[in-house]
Amino acid sequence: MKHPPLANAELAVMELLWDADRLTARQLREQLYPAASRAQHGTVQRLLQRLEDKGFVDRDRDLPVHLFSAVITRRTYAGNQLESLADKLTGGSLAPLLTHLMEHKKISQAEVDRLRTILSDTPERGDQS
Amino acid sequence: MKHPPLANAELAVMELLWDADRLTARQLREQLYPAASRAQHGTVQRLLQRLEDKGFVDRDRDLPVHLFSAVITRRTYAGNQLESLADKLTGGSLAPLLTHLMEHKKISQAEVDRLRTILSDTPERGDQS
DNA sequence: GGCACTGTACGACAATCTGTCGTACATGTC
DNA sequence: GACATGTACGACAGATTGTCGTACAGTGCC
Repeated sequence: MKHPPLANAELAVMELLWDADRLTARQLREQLYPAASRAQHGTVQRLLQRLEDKGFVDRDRDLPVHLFSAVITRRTYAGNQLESLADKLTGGSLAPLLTHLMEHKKISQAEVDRLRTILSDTPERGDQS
Repeated sequence: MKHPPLANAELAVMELLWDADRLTARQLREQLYPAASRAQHGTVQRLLQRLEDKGFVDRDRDLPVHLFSAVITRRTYAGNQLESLADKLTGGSLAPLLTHLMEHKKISQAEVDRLRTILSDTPERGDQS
């Protein structure tokens, strides 16, 4: 199954996992809810469980205290989400979007350069060398 | 107010409006629910009303039968949504999306060429010409 | 063993959003 | 007036989400 979009609280958990590689539920709770409480531990566990069900999080059960880690990278997730949105809205073509963004200066010169570099990495059809 | 994301049924209405410029509720219903019924007319009206509240649709009240039209273009909407998603996930950069698409061959050579052309139209900093 | 602590598993709930329908009311035509 | 068609909008069920509480397991300490 493909990856569904993440809600805010779920995304917050993923952000931490993306930054930290592996974390215990306790570490997550401490960052998400600085004013800790027993109840909020349950919340974090619930979120982790649902993220596991959705295939976003892997749980290392070897130790009694599980270690959680992200299954997909932030980039993969971002890429998938952006792609499916682009698919839905513009039939997958990025041209209209890029044009729009550039017309409205929503895209920096640095970004333009970066994109151009990416596009230049295509194999074959090197119409520029 | 900014434009929130559209749900499926709402998006379907917008698609029709984007293609047709101005439509009556009846015309919309005929396309959305070919097997027409009185009840579904209510559904369409409801959707239109909520779209109006959200600022997506303009309603011409001059005639007894209102004429509905899209306030923002498909491109503007697509651009905004992609932009806000990119903001949330990758700090606004489209690079991950492009990288992802190219890695997975989800993007044709023709599209690559098109994008490259668009990017080349930037003024200044022409580091390739 | 008994008890406290910390962890996991998960049922339950309120809030929200969406798609849907029904109903009330207005306006037009005959 | 009677009827058809339109708009306005309350109401509802289903799904999703964030939250909490509670049941149960493993460990350590007395």
